[in-house]
Amino acid sequence: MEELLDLNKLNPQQREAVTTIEGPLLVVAGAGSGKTLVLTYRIAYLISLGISPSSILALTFTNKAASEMKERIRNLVGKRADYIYMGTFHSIFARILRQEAHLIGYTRDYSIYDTDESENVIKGILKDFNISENHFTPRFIQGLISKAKNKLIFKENGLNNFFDMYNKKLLAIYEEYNKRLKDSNAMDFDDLLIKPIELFTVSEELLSKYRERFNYILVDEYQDTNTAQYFLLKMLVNQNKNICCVGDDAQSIYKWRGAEVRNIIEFNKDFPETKIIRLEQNYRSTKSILAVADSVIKNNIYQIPKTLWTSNEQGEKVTVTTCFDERDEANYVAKIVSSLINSNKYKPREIAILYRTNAQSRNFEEVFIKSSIPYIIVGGVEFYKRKEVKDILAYLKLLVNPKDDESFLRIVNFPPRGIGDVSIETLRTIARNNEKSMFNAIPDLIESPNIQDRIKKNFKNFYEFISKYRSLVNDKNFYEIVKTFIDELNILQLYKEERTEESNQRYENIIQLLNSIQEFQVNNPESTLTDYLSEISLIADVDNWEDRKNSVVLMTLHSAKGLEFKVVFIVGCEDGLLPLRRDGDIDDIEEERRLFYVGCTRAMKHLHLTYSRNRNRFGNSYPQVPSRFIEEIDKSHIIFDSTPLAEIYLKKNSDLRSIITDEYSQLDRHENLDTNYISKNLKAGSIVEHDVFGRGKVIYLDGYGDHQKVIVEFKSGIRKHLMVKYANLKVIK
DNA sequence: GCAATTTACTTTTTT
DNA sequence: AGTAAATTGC
Repeated sequence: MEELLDLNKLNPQQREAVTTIEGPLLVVAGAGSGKTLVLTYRIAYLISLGISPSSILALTFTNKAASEMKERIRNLVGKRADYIYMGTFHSIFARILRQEAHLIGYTRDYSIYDTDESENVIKGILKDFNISENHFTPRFIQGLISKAKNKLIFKENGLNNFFDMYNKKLLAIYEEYNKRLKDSNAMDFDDLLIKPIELFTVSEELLSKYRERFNYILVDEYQDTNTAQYFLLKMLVNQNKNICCVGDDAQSIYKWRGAEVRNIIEFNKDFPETKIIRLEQNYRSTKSILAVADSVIKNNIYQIPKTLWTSNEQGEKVTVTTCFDERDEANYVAKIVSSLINSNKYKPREIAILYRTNAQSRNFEEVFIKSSIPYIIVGGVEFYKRKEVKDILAYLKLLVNPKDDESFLRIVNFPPRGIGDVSIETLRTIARNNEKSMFNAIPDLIESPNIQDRIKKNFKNFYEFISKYRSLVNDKNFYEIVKTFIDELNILQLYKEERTEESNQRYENIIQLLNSIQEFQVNNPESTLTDYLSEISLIADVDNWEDRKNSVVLMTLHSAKGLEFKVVFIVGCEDGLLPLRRDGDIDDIEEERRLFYVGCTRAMKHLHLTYSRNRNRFGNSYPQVPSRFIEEIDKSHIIFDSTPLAEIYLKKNSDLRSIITDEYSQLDRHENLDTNYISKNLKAGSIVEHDVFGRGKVIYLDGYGDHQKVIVEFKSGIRKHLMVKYANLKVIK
């Protein structure tokens, strides 16, 4: 049913943002100010003026945001909405790349490598280059390469300098990495943004085509775009400069991923005639919630000054609850949630638990199961990142892209088929000599002399098995083929026979994956297996979360961006956790504060903040201090509370043990800590010897027992953080 | 080459 | 505390 496009529903600023369709426009939209409404109305308005939907390019941050927006626009303008180019930067440009990949030396069936796969490529390079992983972990290098790419730093403009700050070998690693990806016909996430730039540079004609087509460009969550995305936008904007960016610098929480708030602030430098519209009326939250959020965010120095206000009711004060530890915290939250649900005040889906790190979800999960509260965890170990799912996907990727060495390596001997490390190395050498991918080099191996027949046979079986299905995957009816393929793989049988809880789960996950393939085929009858693989490589977990599943939502503060809930709990408001401290330092306090701000402004009616006095990390309990953000809150809008357990802890520390022991027997461990390690004579300044790194000097000592840590500066000049328990240090002096 | 056992490492946040 | 990686024994 179509709803009417009624501009009178909008306030004057919103209306202006909707109807200003010519020229560059920047909408600085505060939290809850109707940003999504403006974007949907704006697009619907464009279409109602007779503008072709296919000339509109709308870029969002998550696929979920895109599909929701499309749905809402469909309600306003009907089926025409289907022709809008709407999606995330990554998915839109992945699609364009599929069509034009041949221009830059890829095929349309290129693989997309996620962070893990990129890391594996780097691991392989380090091994071949004989570089120890001790100096730089593959993850660190992956991060640097990603940063270089999304900041558009290439060889021509200072890549050498960028890497030299760390290590001279990095440039060589970087080049080898790109070579290997290209040889594998694969792109990483950042390539999906910089390869289009390459494409448009190679083919002026192609660029003109898309510039002409996308006469109206809209960008959501503009504060979280990076340099590469910005550059792409500038390339695509045509002489009409119809570009509309919507964002809020106070909600920029992806700087660590290369997002440049500068893109907002300098927008009107690149587009001098930019019109700026501010949306400052909040329609979401109560006055109390807004006041709390505002009192915290105003401690940030770097921000565009703005006043967010609301005509909503004052509402109840925000509660701040002290808990004893993370289990007590989870119990407390579960109790409140139960009463909210049982009194029919709120439905489960209207309640969210937000935390800084995924690891925090576990305690809540346990308690929610016990209390029979329906819940759903967004993120954590994501479905598509699970081993069994990735295994199947690796098979499928290899089917469509036989050059994909990463996928090949993942599954060549899983399930086991007698192809071990030695056989793989033999094949790798042949592949290299013949300049082929590993899969494509199997026939060469079979032709080679001096290789055992047994090994040749194992490879031959594998090669024939894959080849049999390779010819079939371009079929539009790929689901049936994939199903037959998996039957022949016999992997479901394998998990079924194992009969453990874990294998049952894996079995279920593969079934679920098959269902998702079937669903995709039904919804996209014209698509191929490649399209399916492309789509799932780019989905975030938030995208998958269906809120119709009436459950309490547990997720990270990052995932909560763009969402709203009647009741919000922000848990773990402790210094070191929120803001998060890492390696002894808080990376960027202002970004952490914005994250806290994002969390607070998700709440419509009630906001609860909790923190624990003690928190377990890696098995040991540590005392905690409340978050500095709690100190920063205007106290007239909050009420402090504490759980009974925390109460006891505060008042009578001495009686604590007898009360707590029943419930938390692990607390006693502090008394029984094993002090057999060399810790007694280890102190700052000690000279120690390490099996691998040799002699060094202890410059910092922290913690005790199992968890004692040292920082040692070794002769070679490198500093290492070591766990005393594992480091096996000999004290020399 | 494979399974079982032991050891190492983890907690940012995600397209 | 829980999980992935590495090592050992067969």
